[in-house]
Amino acid sequence: MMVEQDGDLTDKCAQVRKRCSSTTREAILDSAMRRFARHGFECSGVREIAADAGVTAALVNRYFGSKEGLFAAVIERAFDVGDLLECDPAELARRLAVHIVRSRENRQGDKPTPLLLLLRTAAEPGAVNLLRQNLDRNFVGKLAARLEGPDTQHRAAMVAALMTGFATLDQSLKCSAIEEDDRQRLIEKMTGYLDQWIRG
Amino acid sequence: MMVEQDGDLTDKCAQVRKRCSSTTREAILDSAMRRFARHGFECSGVREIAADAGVTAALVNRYFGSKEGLFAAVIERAFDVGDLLECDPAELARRLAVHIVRSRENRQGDKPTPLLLLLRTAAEPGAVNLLRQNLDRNFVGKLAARLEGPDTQHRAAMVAALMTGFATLDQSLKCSAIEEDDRQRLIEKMTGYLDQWIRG
DNA sequence: ACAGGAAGTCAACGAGCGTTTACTTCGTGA
DNA sequence: TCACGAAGTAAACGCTCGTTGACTTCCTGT
Repeated sequence: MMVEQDGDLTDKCAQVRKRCSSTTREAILDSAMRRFARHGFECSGVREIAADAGVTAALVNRYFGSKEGLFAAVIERAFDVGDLLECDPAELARRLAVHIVRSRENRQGDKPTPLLLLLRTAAEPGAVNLLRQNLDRNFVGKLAARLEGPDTQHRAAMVAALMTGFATLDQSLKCSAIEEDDRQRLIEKMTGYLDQWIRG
Repeated sequence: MMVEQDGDLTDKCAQVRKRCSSTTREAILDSAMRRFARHGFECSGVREIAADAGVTAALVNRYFGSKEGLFAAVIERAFDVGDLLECDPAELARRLAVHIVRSRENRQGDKPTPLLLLLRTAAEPGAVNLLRQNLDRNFVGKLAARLEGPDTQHRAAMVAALMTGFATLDQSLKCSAIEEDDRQRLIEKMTGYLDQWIRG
């Protein structure tokens, strides 16, 4: 019941890839990222993840100990926002808006699914604790540190809330009112919304 | 692994409840609502749901055909926002803010879990289509109809996005920056945020 | 009071899951 | 070159899940 047909997510290099643990590890992390972001933790089977990476399920457990261990590794990598927040505060809102809106374009692309998609797993008992810690530490905390004025923690949390909610409605629920907008218009609007909290 | 201990959700009336299909149906819907909202669709077992309602799993399928049928019935009931939106537009923002913030208080209470918690299931393949339709029809659509000015659909969607994101961070991820605020302060802030979109 | 039908139970099924063990295949340093 | 350890596979285990069909229990209209 309710099967969702995926495209061919199989790593094209898998057929010719040499035996190399680090490369394979990365391939597994990539396909796990895509699966978890698309279907959540519970709905992603290790067999599917492994198949996407061109290996078998047994190898996933060999490298990551368990499915939960794999998820932890994915989260750790995904919440590394890199230099996303490192810019002029005046540019921050636009940068975040581009980041969250642009992700719509990657829906069928082969690029790794963006950070916010991982919030799809926010309901799942095994995932929520890992997510919470990483969100606090790697996003809200870092963003708050770059804000000025009062209530930086709270404002940063609200930025995360808006981004989360937007991503949910846009990418998961595919809310029609959002879907009808074009990309540039969405970026403009989101920039304005986010800026209100960033400025304070 | 990762078992989450629930309180005793069992319907206390179950032991003495007379045999009555409609009453039992409602009891099943109630416990299903709580389970789905807390753990999502895939992580909620029909055996647990049935046990909470004081019956067996077989009866759930008897009444609702399947687990998916049960979910559809829950969604249908949950997205009936009733008269939530029917008020002076100037009061709308506060009303929605109270609705979404107040739900924190019910976390361990015995009241039915509020509407927005259902968005926890937004990642699950079998749930997302049902959710999308009901969200568009019963919330965004109705809210947009009550707004004035341009872009009513889009602004209504943004209200839903903020509420969704806030609910996710607050009730699912339990983001610390939000959790530290007290209830009244949160309501004030959310009212302001929501009002910006409602006014246009 | 009692038959009949509705309400509810019980036990088992088949499928899918994560995981493990024993095995095979490959890359590479001496 | 070739043996040895790393990389990867195959198959099965135990468990849980949703679902089903035959069964029992209770309420109710006559």
